[in-house]
Amino acid sequence: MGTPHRIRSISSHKEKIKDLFQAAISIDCVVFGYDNPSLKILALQSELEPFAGMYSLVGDLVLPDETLEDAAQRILFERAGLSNLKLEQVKTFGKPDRHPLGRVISTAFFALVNSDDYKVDAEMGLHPKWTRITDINEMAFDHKEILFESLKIVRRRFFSDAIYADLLPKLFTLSELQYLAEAVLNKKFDKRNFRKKMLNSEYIVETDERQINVSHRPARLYKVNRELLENNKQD
Amino acid sequence: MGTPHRIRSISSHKEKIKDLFQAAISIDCVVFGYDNPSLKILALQSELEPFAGMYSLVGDLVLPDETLEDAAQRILFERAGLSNLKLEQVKTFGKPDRHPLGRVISTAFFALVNSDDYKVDAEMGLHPKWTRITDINEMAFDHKEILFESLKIVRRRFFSDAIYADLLPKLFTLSELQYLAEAVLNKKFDKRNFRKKMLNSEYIVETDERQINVSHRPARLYKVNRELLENNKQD
DNA sequence: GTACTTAGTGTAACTATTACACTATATTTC
DNA sequence: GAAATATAGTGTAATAGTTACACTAAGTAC
Repeated sequence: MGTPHRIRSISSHKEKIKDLFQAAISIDCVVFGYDNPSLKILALQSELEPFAGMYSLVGDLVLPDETLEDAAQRILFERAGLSNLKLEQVKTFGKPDRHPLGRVISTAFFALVNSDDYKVDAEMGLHPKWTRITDINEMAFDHKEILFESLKIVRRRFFSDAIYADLLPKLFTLSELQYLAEAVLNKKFDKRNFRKKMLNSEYIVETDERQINVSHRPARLYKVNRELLENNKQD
Repeated sequence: MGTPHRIRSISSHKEKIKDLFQAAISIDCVVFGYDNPSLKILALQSELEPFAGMYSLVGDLVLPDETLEDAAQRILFERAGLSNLKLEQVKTFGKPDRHPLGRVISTAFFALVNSDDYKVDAEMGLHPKWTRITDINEMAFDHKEILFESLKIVRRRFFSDAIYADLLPKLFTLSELQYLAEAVLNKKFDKRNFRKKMLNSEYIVETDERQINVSHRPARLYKVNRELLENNKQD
């Protein structure tokens, strides 16, 4: 309503099409890990000017015949030695000037890992390193924006989609879960209410095991009902 | 874990870069409208083989210097005469073979409009037409998948983000709101409980006006507190 | 004024959330 | 082996939100 019309004719449209096939697609992955008591992400050291030396997400260009998710899996493996992560798309960042090499739009994914299980080889190409989110001041490209968009999603879904399941070891105590929740959501919880809520959750299953080698009363260990969690992932 | 290594060296990487700048980016917009008692979307008739004649979303290729959102606004105007819609990104669809012209990845957006305010010119190029979602059996490309991903988001946020605000006229009755909710969420609500919930919502504001020209007891009209809604849109 | 049509209302049971402080059980130290 | 220490583990009352359920109110049409 109000803006002038501009309707491209079909014929000129077809001539112009080849000029439009000049873009590149990249992937950037935000890999979250929890290393008590801090939430971390896997950050590389950018080598591309003008961002050389700055933290960057794990990313690269998509090859012509790859799906976006396949590309993300390949890139995570090549750049950080990680394989088979569960990835979820965040959104696509497409400002025309966001990349120095030309028109590169980037689709972001996030993954959640238990940093005990996913060790990383710091000597690989761009020196992947688990980095506390609170220690990150600036990042290459628009990666800081991508990081915070991802974090928003993780926060929104923390309890409802049991995001904690992928950040914790297979067996964990309720206190560990509470510390994780506090780190991710940046907020304190009341111990009794937190436990009540978690014990009412169908995703949290009590085991008979307890902590060992701790110099205090050992806590009971719990696990996640992953089967139920998978089944509930419709919608 | 288990996938074979394939690490590109930096030098061969640079040679290959130009081959990677061969993709096109497209936009597809899912424009939802409510036309009592049905939820509709704005559908075009595809003209591209092998999808000619099928319903398609409002989409086109992104120009080299446009942001994704600017492209979406331009395309909505060119193809359906709509301007200044509020758009939200859904996600990006990137299967390598999803488009017959080559590697075209598509970023989807959705918009919500009151179809009274947004009339559409059915004689424009691809014959845009408000179409009941329940009447759509197949769509061009992967547009049906895009539609249902968008619908999922609309459903998840219907109450929490007051999605209904943009689908209803400025003044509406609680019954109209209930019919809309039932159409979008495909579920019946109890009249008393629905009203209780809505009247407790800080987004719904009672006015002094009532329906006119109805052949029954006229209902009170309500409006949305849009200012509050905008302010609450952080996180 | 009677029939019709949609608007509008209340209560009780249940569930989830919040605020709040003490006891229990292990190890370590002396 | 008693005391110190560290973290685990627990209950109750108030409040807020959700569900199930059926009748009266107020207009128009004839």
